[in-house]
Amino acid sequence: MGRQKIEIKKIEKKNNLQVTFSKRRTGLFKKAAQLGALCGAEVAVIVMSPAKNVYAFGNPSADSVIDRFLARNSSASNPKTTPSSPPHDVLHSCEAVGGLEAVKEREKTVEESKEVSGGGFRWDEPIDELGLDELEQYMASLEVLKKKVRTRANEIAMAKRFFFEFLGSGWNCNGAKWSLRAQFNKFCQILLSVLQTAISAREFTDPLFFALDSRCLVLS
Amino acid sequence: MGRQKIEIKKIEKKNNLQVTFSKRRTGLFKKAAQLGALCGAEVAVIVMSPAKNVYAFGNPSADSVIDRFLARNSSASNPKTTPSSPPHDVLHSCEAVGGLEAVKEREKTVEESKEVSGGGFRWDEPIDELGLDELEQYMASLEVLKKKVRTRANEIAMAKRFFFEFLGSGWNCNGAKWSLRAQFNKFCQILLSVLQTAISAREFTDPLFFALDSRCLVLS
DNA sequence: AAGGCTATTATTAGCGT
DNA sequence: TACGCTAATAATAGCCT
Repeated sequence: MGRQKIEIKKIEKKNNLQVTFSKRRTGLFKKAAQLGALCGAEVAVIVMSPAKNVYAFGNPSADSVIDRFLARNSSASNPKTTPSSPPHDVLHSCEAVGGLEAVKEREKTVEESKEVSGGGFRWDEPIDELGLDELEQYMASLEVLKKKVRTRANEIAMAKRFFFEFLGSGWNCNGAKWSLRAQFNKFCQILLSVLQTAISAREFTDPLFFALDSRCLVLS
Repeated sequence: MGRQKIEIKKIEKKNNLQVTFSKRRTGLFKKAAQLGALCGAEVAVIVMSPAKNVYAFGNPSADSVIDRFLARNSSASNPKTTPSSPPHDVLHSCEAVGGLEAVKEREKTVEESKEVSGGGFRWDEPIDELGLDELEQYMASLEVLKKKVRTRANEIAMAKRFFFEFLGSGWNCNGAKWSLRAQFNKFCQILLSVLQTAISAREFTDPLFFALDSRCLVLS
């Protein structure tokens, strides 16, 4: 939304990147402030530049919002986390499994798909202009995309099935208090794993969402 | 920036507030995602609605960014900050000047919503201390939660089934170019609807996520 | 780098369904 | 309730200083 439209992908020219980062960061903070003012919401925004400078916005303060977000850490001995510390209990164990490994796997797949597709494909170019080779590449890209989505959908489906099984199993609340507590714990555990899946699903889908939205499939 | 200009102050009409909150929250997250994509920045956004539902966006993940944010500030004495601003030195921090009025207004709204929902239930209180009536309330709350999650899961399941049907239908790419384009369009359309579902699913689950994680179930 | 200036694009307020 | 629409406002890309 400036003198000309730009693609939502990493800006190459260092100078432009710096300017855009500054301007858009300001814009983001402004939007956050407006959301807070209009809706009485508490908002925290943290931005780390590629050079690892940290910028934060908070209403009423970044820390207060983050504190509440991280309330789960309160039981852990020291909330001041070291860079490598894994302080989240149930949650983080999920992330360790579904998070890092999955991300690396994803990056690997992305690298492969890049090789296959020879870089992003512009879907808004007239398809009639493409030669046979390009058409084949085009199809290959689609297949890669299809596979990715199918994989993720399968994960969601599996988590869901597991969760439904639990839902159908009833509560067996025969008044025994320990049973109630145990059931709730189990419920939490399963729910968390489902949510975790949904979240990584979203992290996966967001780039796609953008890509499709801007009519330009970027496979990275 | 709509049909008419609005002042940036708390929206009075509850219905408008809800709609605006939802739309602008989405917009904020989109801006954050764009900043991350364009500039290779790490971004985390946390939003708490007046009713204390929590929504989060993170690139690569809210937690990772927050961890690094806290690590940066680990020199600060007390992580449990008061509403009055905490000192960030190296950090470029930008706090909204909302003041007491805004905070009180927010707390009022929260109180109201608590009343509506019959009061949040603190799950970390020793369950053995509860009387029979309270236990019944406890179970009722669990049932409500269960129902909400089941509803959402059903929606996901339906979207998924629709999507799988399409995936299973094959591509029929007999070389006809128009067919290819049409198929891609269809693919995009369906994919988008699935992603939309996933996204709203996340919006729903995040409050739950937060609630369960912080051991305090807020049913509104 | 940082700030100001538009032509453009992007977001969204109020409705309608 | 939660979407889709669109006139209207808001953000910003590229320039210039």
